Parts: sequence; structure tokens; C-alpha cells
Amino acid sequence: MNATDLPTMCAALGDPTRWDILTQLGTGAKSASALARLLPVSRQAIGKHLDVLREAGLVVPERRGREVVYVAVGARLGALARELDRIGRSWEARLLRIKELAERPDPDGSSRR
Amino acid sequence: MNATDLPTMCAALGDPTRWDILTQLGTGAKSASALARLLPVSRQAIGKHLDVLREAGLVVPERRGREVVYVAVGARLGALARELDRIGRSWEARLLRIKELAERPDPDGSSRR
DNA sequence: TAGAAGTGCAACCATACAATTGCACTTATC
DNA sequence: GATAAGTGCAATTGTATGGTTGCACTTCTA
Repeated sequence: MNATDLPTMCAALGDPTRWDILTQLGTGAKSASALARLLPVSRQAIGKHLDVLREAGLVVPERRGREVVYVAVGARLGALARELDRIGRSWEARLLRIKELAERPDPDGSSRR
Repeated sequence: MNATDLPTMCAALGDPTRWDILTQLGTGAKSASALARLLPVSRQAIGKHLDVLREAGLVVPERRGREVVYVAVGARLGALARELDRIGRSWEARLLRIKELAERPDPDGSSRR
């Protein structure tokens, strides 16, 4: 597993219907059919969305008799969150360095270009 | 500001080219033309991606003479990260409650259903 | 053992979207 | 003032994707 494929995970989270699905799963594991009853889309459409979410590692299927329920993986979302936070901080750190540099009134005197 | 439109922000982060752009901006503000020189896509394509990123609040345009440079907004990414972390934790918390319940060996004795 | 409920797979459709090219307009710079 | 560099907008195109319906197959259950 390549740690956290950022674009893939974010793309999976980039669809409103998938958030609807995840929100439902957040209250308990559910099957595709059960989700289709709760949401205004067909069972097959739900199935495709679940595939996307599974490939992103955000849900895990679990066979229960004849049905397959899906569980939302909070740890995976947490991993993504940490990665995004790390990147965001590095951007901010850079901006801070720039500001410092701008405020320092040219100590050397040589205003290069 | 509508707090953090989760699907919109995630969709903006869901494209590899946009990550390329953000990565470049992470090392300093750049114009669309400058980015087009650094990446294997046309200036117009870059422009559209920058629009998407701007609408998601992830970059901010800044006019500098005849060119417009874009700055990556780390704080915005941080806000998204916090939100995702919060949601992930709630999922995990639920799972923990389930496990606890499963391990507790039916204290009441009435196995309903 | 029917039959209902669930899954899996395939075909199909409309729209969204990433990317391109082309052109007009603005703004530095020589 | 001419030219080069940058931006903005429009038209086009190919492909990805979210959605649908239909059907065969499995598995509980009445």
C-alpha cells in the first residue's frame, strides 16, 4: 500500500453522494441495498461508489451471510488528515519566512535587483 | 464563508495535475504562465485548475504588475485536515463502542431478538 | 421447495471535465 | 511606438464518471 495516495483519496471524497454514503456508514455498517433504501440512488450506483471508497481504503467490506456490509475506516481518514495538515504547515512556514525577510530592513545594505 | 464545503475542497484536491500545481506553489508564488513552463500542460489548462483551486479557497491570486501570481493557502488545508480528523475520530469512537458492547458478555441476560 | 432479498456483471446514456488551439486585449520593455 | 510576455475568453474534443435498467446467480426463510 503506497502510504496515502493523496489525489485518489481526495477524489473519492470529492463526490457529494459518497459523503452521503459515508455519513450513513458513520452511524453503523450497512449493505449496498440498505444504503440504496436510505438514499435517492439505485443500488448499483451505490455499489460503484462503494468500490471507489474501498479502493481509497475508506471503507472495508465484510461478508455477513448473504449480504456484504461496509464499515467506514476512521483511521484512514485520520491518516489523510495528518498528511494534509503537514503539507499545509509547510506552506505556512514558507510564508512566514517570506514575511520575516520582508520586514527585516535590508541589514546587509545590498538590495540585490 | 461556508465553513468548509468538504466535497468541493476534496474534489479540488482530487486531481493529480492540481497537486503538481500546489506542490510548485508550495515553493513560492507563481503565475499561470510560470507554472505552464514548469509542468507539461498548457497555460490555459493551468488557468482552469487555478480557478478550481481558488474557488475551493486553496490558493489566492495576487496581482503583480502585468502578471497574476497565486499563493497556496496552508491555513485552508489545515482547516480541512481538522475537519477530516474530527469525522474520522467519530467513526472510530463508534467502532470502539461496538467492540465494548460485543465483549461485555450480555450483563442483562436478555438477548433481545 | 418456492420465492424473496441480496449480490455481481454488463450495456447504455448524458453530462462533466481535463486538455487543446486560436484570438483579442493589456502591460512591460527595448 | 513596436514588440514581447502575460492574461482572458471561446470553441472543440476525447474520455471519465455518475447514473440508469436489465438479467443471471446465490442465499436465506416461510
